[in-house]
This record gives sequence, structure tokens and C-alpha cells, in this order.
Amino acid sequence: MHGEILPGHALTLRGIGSEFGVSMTPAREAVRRLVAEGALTLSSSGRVATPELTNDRIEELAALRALIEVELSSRALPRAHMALIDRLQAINNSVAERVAQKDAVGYIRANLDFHRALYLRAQAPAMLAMAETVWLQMGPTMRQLYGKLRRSEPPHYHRLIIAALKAGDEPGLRLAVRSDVTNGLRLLAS
Amino acid sequence: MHGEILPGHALTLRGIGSEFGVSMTPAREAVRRLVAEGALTLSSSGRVATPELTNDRIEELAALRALIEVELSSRALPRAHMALIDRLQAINNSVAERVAQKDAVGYIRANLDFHRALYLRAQAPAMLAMAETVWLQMGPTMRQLYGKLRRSEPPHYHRLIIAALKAGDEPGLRLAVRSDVTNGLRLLAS
DNA sequence: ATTCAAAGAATGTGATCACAAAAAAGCCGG
DNA sequence: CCGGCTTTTTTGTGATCACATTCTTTGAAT
Repeated sequence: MHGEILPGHALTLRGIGSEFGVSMTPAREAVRRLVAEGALTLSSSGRVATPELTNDRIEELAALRALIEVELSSRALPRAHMALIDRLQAINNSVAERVAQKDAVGYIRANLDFHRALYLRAQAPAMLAMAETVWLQMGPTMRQLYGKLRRSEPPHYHRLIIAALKAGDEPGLRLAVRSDVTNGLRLLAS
Repeated sequence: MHGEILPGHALTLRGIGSEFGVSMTPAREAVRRLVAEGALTLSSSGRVATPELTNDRIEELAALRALIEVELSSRALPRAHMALIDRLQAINNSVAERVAQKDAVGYIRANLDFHRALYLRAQAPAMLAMAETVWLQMGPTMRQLYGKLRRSEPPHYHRLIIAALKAGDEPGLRLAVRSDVTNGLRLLAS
């Protein structure tokens, strides 16, 4: 999910097992779960690797993020108190820090923390699980792309999200979330 | 997915294995995958059972269906030719047949076939997979609820969907799909 | 130097086993 | 007849193994 593994990287059951000090059996179960969630791909011969997403697939996943996360933010809005906004502010500072340090994995992790903190307020566990499944599928690709972007500025739309939350502005919040989710990915698919 | 197993039904690895003539290992992997997709729940002691959904969870899943399937139908619309509409018509007849026979499992299967046939035209495999994951989570509960409803009339909104497809009416299609997806579940959560 | 085939190594699969935890059954006293 | 305790059975977990398949490397011939 955090892009620690690049797209197309192959994994072996015995390798995972020895990496975590267990036998093949638990490694197999973990891999099977991640394959079911789309975080790993299973070749016809049973080999396992991180997915290499096509542009079409990236566009699809971005559209899914927009659909689900806009809804989640909309449901979180009426429950968002000052404590949450402060927390989002703090996480956003952490995001900016990672950007300044050019720490791609840390940036992705902090960015997702920002979104998760907001969506948790929606009290919609099934929707949040869906969103995280999408994140999981995009993890390796996001890392690769943010590595290419070499962005130096902190995310612009996060401040718009916070502002809309403060103002209780639902249309503005929906637009800001949709923009934040799609803009980062739209330009890399081209 | 088709509601052949009622909510809360417990399953054992050895039972599944012997049912399909395999050992525990493949049964475990299949169960783990289904747990990852939310089709089965895993108790703290490792016991596995079909999920018993709360009303909140049902509402959430219905909202997810509305979000994803409306988008899928919208993407399928420009690619929908006459052959597809004929096929949908035929499947819908099959749905009506199952309703008349009070065959709950057959009804659910035919109903999902109807939706899948439409969404396949969207050329959006990740979105379709998400929709099917939601179907999987609702399977047992849908069966229980349609058993209670004892409906005798074929689905009304399916004809609206077909009509909107013929007319190339996107707003009408989106509304029809949303209604078909939510109305069936909205009344049972109350 | 390149290509193709054969030998070798590595990998996933399904099965089986021992063990600990949990559920179920049995038993006894009230 | 019922509740609480003990015993028995059931169940999931992790490990190991044999085997077939696949991938990789090696070697030789052109």
C-alpha cells in the first residue's frame, strides 16, 4: 500500500516465509489474501508479483477513488469537529515534511493517513475497506510515479479540504476531495 | 454470492475439504480469500461463518452498489448495441420466471446475471470486481430478505434500464440503476 | 557470437501431522 | 429437571514433505 515494493517485483512463498521467520503456510495464506484484494497478481503458473498497472487500469482506480472517497468525505462532514480538523492539519504538516525530504514512501503513507483520518469519521467501515483496497492496488504504481514526478510542493488540495470542512461546505468538500484524488493520478497516466 | 448459504452459517475447513474431495490446505486458501473479500467472517478464534449484516452495514453496501453500478452502467451506455439489449431482455425473462417459481437463489443469480451482462460492456474490470465483491458480501443476507419479501412481480426497474439503454438516455439510466439497486434493499433494512 | 537443447535449481501445490485452543458432550450433585 | 464441572471431541494453526511444473543456467553445435 505504501509503495515499498516497486511494480512487477516478484515474490516467492519461501522468501516471504524466511523473511518473517515462518514457514510457507502462513506466507501462502497472506499472499492469497493480498491476491484476492488485488494487491498482488497471480500468474497462470502460480507465481506472485506486484501488479504493473496499465493506464486504463490507473484511470479506473482513480475513478473508483473519486466515487468512494467523495462519498466518505461527505458522510464525515457532519461529524467533523475541531479536534479532527486539528489532527488533519498536523498530518498535513507531516505530508509537507516528507515532500521536502523527497521521501516517496513516507509521503504516500502520510497522505493516506490524512485521508484515512477524515474517512474514519464517516462511520462507514465497508466503504473505508473498499477505499483501502483501491489504495492497496495502487501502492507500487504510486511510488513509481511520485518518484518520477519529483514534486517539491506540499499537496494543494489538502488545504482546500480542510477549509471546506471548517466552513461546512459540502459541495466544496466533494470537489476538493475529487480533485485531490484524481489530479495526482491523471497527469501520470498521460 | 447467490445466497445458497444463510447468514450466520458456520463452516469448517475439514468440512469444506471433504465436501470437495480435497485436504484442508486448499480449503483454507479458499476461505482466506473469501474472508479477504468480506464474503465470510473470521471470528477471533479462527472460526469461519457467513456474515450476519447489521442494518447499517446493509445501507452502506447498498450505497456502494449505487455508486459503483451507476458509474458502470454509465460507461456501458455508449457501447450498448442491440445484441446486448436483446440479451438483457432474455435474462430479464429468466428473472421473471424465477420470481414466479419463488426460487430465491435462482432469482438472485439471474438478477446478478442481468447486471453483470450490462456492466461487462463498460470495459472496467476493476470496477466490476468491486461490484462483485459487494454482491458477495450481501449474498446470504439477500437470500434471507427476498425469502421474507415473497415478492410475486418481476423487477420493475429492469424494464426502465432497458428502455433507457434503447433511448440512449444517460440520466434516465443512472436513475433506473440507482433505483433498482437501492429499492430492493432499502425496505428490508427497516 | 548466437541459438537451441538439456541439466539443474527453484517454486507452487496438496497432503499429512502434532499441538493448542475451543466447543461440545457427558456426568454428577442439587 | 437443571446448573456447573470435567472429559472428550472438534477445529484452526504452523510445519514439513513429496511431487510436478516452471524457470534458470549451462553447455555445445552451428
